[in-house]
Amino acid sequence: MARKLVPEQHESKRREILAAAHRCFLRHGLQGASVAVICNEAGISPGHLYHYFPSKEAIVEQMADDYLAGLHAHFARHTQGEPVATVLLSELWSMEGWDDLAHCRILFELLAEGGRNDKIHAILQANSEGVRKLLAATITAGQQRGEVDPGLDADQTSAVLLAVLDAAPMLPLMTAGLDFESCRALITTMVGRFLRPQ
Amino acid sequence: MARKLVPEQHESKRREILAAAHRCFLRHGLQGASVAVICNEAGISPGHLYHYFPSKEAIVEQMADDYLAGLHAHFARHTQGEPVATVLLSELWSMEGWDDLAHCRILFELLAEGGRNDKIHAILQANSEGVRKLLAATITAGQQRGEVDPGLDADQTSAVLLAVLDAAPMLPLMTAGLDFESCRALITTMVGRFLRPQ
Amino acid sequence: MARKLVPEQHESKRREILAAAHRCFLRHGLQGASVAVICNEAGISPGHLYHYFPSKEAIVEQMADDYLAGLHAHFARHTQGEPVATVLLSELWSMEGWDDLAHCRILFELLAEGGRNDKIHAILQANSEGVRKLLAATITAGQQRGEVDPGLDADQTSAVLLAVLDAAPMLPLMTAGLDFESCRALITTMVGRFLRPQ
Amino acid sequence: MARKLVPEQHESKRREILAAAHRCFLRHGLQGASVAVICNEAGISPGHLYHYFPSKEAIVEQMADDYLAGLHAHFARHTQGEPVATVLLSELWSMEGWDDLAHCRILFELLAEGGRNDKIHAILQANSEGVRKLLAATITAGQQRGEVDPGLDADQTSAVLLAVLDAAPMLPLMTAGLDFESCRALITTMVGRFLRPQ
DNA sequence: TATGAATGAGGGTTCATTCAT
DNA sequence: GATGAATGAACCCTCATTCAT
Repeated sequence: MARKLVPEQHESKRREILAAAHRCFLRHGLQGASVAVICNEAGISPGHLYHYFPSKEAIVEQMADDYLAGLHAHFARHTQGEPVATVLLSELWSMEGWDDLAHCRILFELLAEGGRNDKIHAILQANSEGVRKLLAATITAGQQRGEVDPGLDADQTSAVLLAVLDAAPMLPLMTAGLDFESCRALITTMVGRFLRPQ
Repeated sequence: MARKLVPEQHESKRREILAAAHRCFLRHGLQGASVAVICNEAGISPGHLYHYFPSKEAIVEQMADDYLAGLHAHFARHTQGEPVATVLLSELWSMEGWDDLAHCRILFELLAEGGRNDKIHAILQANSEGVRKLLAATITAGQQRGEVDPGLDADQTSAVLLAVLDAAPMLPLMTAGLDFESCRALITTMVGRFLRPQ
Repeated sequence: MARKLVPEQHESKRREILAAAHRCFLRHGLQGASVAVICNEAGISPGHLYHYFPSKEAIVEQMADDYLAGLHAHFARHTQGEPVATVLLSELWSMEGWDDLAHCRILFELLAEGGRNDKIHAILQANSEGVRKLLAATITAGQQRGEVDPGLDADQTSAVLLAVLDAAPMLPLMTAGLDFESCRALITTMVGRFLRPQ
Repeated sequence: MARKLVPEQHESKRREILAAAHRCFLRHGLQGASVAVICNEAGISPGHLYHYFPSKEAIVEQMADDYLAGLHAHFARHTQGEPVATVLLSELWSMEGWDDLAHCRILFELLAEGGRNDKIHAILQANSEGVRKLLAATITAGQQRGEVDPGLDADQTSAVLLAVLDAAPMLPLMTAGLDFESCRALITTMVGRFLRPQ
């Protein structure tokens, strides 16, 4: 019985390390966060990290997958029977446990890294594809209910909307002194006008 | 006159190095591209680089500024007296000398770096602000000509549109097998529906 | 009696670990074989190894002693009343449970290590001395029987012959495509001509 | 002209480092000698070593090749027109710049390493083959002059003799209190009796 | 007996940068 | 202007070993 707890402890330590790594990646970047810094943040010795992960690379990949799956999971929770535009936009600004800036920065790290690292690229695509299909299904359902312009291709439209959602975190980075809440409302408006039957 | 050429040679060498650095940053990331690799790509010795730039940091900053100013310049050329949506979207897919993927990757590097590096953040904001103001002016002009919904706040709308433009390069990274041309048309449609008077 | 089995189990586990260590030393070298790899090969946990041996060093020493004692034991079995050359050469190529290359490699590891590690050096000398004395006795007996040149010093001759025997495994390492059987016969010839009364 | 010296300086520094590495390998073993120790012995900083060698592995390989080529070169100098046994044995104990123990230890390191490292194995074989062919030619010449038993196969005999030569350094390692000079004479006797016409 | 979590020093290697030439 | 030798801190990772369970 005490025995049975061991794998759970192992898993929970893994998660602690991933969380620590995540914080470090935000502070220093995927490449800039050293194993030493991550271990320090996680409160473990440098060697011990390798009892939980085979390499720093593996940590990055797991973190990427977990982070993106988190987005996915959150989004999936809201897709049942809600008006289309609301659902689409609920994802971005209501993720729990993440402040907006954190969200945006890790995503941009992953987009940058995904451009030159095949594994990250694959993780990015796999997770995006998951959300995108939910989005496409939501759009198709909206079209059947007459809420969405039937002339829009669900696959392409979902891809574009996904990009729009993920672009929102750029706003505070690029433009200072912006009222994020107003911009959020504006994006909601834009998506609403885009989707509604003409 | 021979004298006068020397500073020009200096400047032209600087540009060569920046171009080499840019290629390396695309291949390895801002942090992953080492000074040695950059010098190799530029065909100069490691020590010599420091006759042109005081540090690697300075190279990154100059490259960021040049790259974003390039976007700015390109965009500025097209803003006079053209229909609004055309203007807005001309930037993205017609940049000369850059293939789309390259474009997107450096931008994401900069967004990621900008989240934790104040100088890069400032460069990002300064350049974005330049483009955004052009955009806002275009929108205001459009509103006066009756082409654009007068209810939209020009400042916020321009910021959102800028984010949408910069989000487009995400598409091929996140979704495989996408027809980029169709998505481009879809974005044009979205922006058109967003802006037009209701 | 159940009690009495425990120390035997302990001893048998020790031998298993030594055998595993031996395989690892062949694969990676004395220094290159890590405790982790040895434990893995032996199927035990890293901590548990230290219930059987106080250190990796101790494993190396015990393995060296066992290995060399194995040579000794094998050789000792054949020294009674047989023709000298036969005795001398029986050792090398008929050792059971060892293929020739394995044999040579561990020996060379030990010779290399013995040059800078006093304990290994002592083990090497002690075991060699054991075999050498048997060899010297065989030679002296041969001299008394008139089979061996009485002008040869038994001590020095035995040392030289021991070196010759241990050198044989070099052959396949240094020369490719060699007929080992023919070389073995050639060494027999050499030793025969060396020892016989002139 | 000062320019032309640079590559020579580079080469001379390489040799210094190789010599330092060689001393360290003798003290600590091929695997046991750390890059830090080698750099310390060579009087350079840890990073600087990599301006001269791409890896520690490359240092080992170059050292192996140089060392074995040194044996080769020395031996080649003595093969013309001298009595066979003298030639064969001149190599071992008269090498300049090497004390006997050093000689033996590096050789055993290489034999051990050669058993599990293909590159070292190849270097070992290539160099041995060089010496062995000289030896075979010497034997054939001796057979034609009637100094050597015509019944001996030159290729196999040369291989066996090479092993015997390289085995000599084992003597002081395995047997304490041995008179090396007497053993040397004994080996000369053995080889002489082996080769002479029967 | 047996585990595997934990350590921290040290492994080989790369880094941005400096400086004599 | 231009080189590349030189630095030493820091990189990711592995090591032999200890200890609570």
